[in-house]
Amino acid sequence: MKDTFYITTPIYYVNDVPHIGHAYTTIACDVLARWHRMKGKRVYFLTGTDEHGEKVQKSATQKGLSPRQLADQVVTNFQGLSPALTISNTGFIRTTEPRHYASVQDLFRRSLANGDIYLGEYEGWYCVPDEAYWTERQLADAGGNCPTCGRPVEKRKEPSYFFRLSRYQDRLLRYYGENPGFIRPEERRNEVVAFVAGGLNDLSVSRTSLSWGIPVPDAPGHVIYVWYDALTNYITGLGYPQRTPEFTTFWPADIHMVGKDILRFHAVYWPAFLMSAGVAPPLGVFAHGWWTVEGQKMSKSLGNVVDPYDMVQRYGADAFRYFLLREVSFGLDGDFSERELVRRANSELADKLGNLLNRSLGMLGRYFGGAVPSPGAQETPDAALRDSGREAADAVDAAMEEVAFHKALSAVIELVTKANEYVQATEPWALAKDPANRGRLGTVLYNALEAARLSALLMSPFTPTASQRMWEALVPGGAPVEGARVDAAGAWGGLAAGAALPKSCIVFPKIET
RNA sequence: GGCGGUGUAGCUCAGAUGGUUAGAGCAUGCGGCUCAUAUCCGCAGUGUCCGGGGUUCAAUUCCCUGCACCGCCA
Repeated sequence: MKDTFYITTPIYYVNDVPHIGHAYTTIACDVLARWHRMKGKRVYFLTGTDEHGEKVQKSATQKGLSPRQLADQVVTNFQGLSPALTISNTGFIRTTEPRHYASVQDLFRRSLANGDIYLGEYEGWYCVPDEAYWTERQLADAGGNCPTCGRPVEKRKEPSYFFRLSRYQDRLLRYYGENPGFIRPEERRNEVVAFVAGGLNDLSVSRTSLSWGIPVPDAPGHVIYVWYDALTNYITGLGYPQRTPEFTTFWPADIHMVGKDILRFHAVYWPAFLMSAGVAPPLGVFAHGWWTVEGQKMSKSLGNVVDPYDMVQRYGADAFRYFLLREVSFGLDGDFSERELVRRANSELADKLGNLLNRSLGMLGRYFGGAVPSPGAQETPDAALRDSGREAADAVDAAMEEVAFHKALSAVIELVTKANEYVQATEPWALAKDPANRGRLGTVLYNALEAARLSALLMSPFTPTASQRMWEALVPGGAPVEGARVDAAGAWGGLAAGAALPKSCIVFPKIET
């Protein structure tokens, strides 16, 4: 098995304000990164910001700043996401860094040298006041005028470098065919294949009407345009064009996590750019769905944009992370509702998981003074619970392999439910009334706590803070849970007999509404 | 307009190479326990499995068709 894992978020446009969509993609990547670390792999996890382009330049001008100054200010909106959401990224890239200029220009030169990039002329509908081109479709939706200002547009031409995407149709189709897991989920894969099979047009990759961007090498006035600049971040982040240890170790990327709206750029353009430059294409692209908010499309004009910082402040990062990955089948769209978030956090995290731990610790404290007893002879319900533990660990493993977070989480909750049933069925409070049952009582509490320990471990990629607190309670003096290996720590019986545990531990306080 | 997908309990969804009582969670009702963050556990449901036609001993499951919704493309 491959022992490295490289995962990326898209780079976020620095002119935007972080919202639930950014948080969602980043959290999904974080969970995978944490999981693969627990599998014993070396993991590189990159996120960052896209800082060039028209909008940044314009905002900067309005504020009397240089584009770079503006970017330096607002990049913190995105950098702050990591501590707020407990994101464990290993790198953060900004497209305005010198290393990225070198990377993009190197990639460009290679394609230029082999004839995949040529100088041509870009023609499109242009809004002069807004200094922006619009597609036919965007114009149609806006009644033929500029979608932002409503004024008439004009046909305009400018010199532009083009990437010969048309040359890559066959190679791309072959790549999709040979790598069935390259585009996920499956339905998206079919869409992309259909798109490519329908023929590809060459792609404009530079503009002369733009100044805030990476200069085209040896072509004064030309600036690299959007996707060619943005996508290249994924190799820059590892040190390209240098053959750094990171680059040779981690490239090609295992998963580029993206929203469904930008799948095509990642699954079509990006591999073609790389093939052209003689760099291996990525191994996978996963397109996830979108969130509506309380049943409505999220938009600035509706004023219902979900602020991740606000959510974390009100509910905690763990509950927010848990809800986003638990609520919907990963890949499909979902609806974000605070009521549902609270319901899930209270019922599943607090009442089921948190309570399993706390009730078990409470009885351990009361009946054994907090010292973990050695388990005795195994009876039928004990074996069943142990099997459930094994099944849950296997199910989480399989689910994470197919990037089905919801399945992983329901497997953990199922284990927790089985453990609560086990406690209910074995009735340790009744056993405690007769000293003759002391051995049996110890075994029951051991198993209940062991199920809690395993649940905390399996849950830790999703709820890192709470899992760590549970881990500290159950493995006093032990190493952090995020450094644990699932194969070793996930084996049944890891709870140390004799350990002194706290008499109570509330990791998921009930959220009052 | 072309291609693809979906339509199953009040809600969100799972499911069967066609075959006896079609499932889960949530919500609802009832009951049990008392260790626990008034938490946990058990029981009970209810369904023209989108409409129509066909194949078959037998279809919700396969085929055709209609309708509705969604996605990608134009």
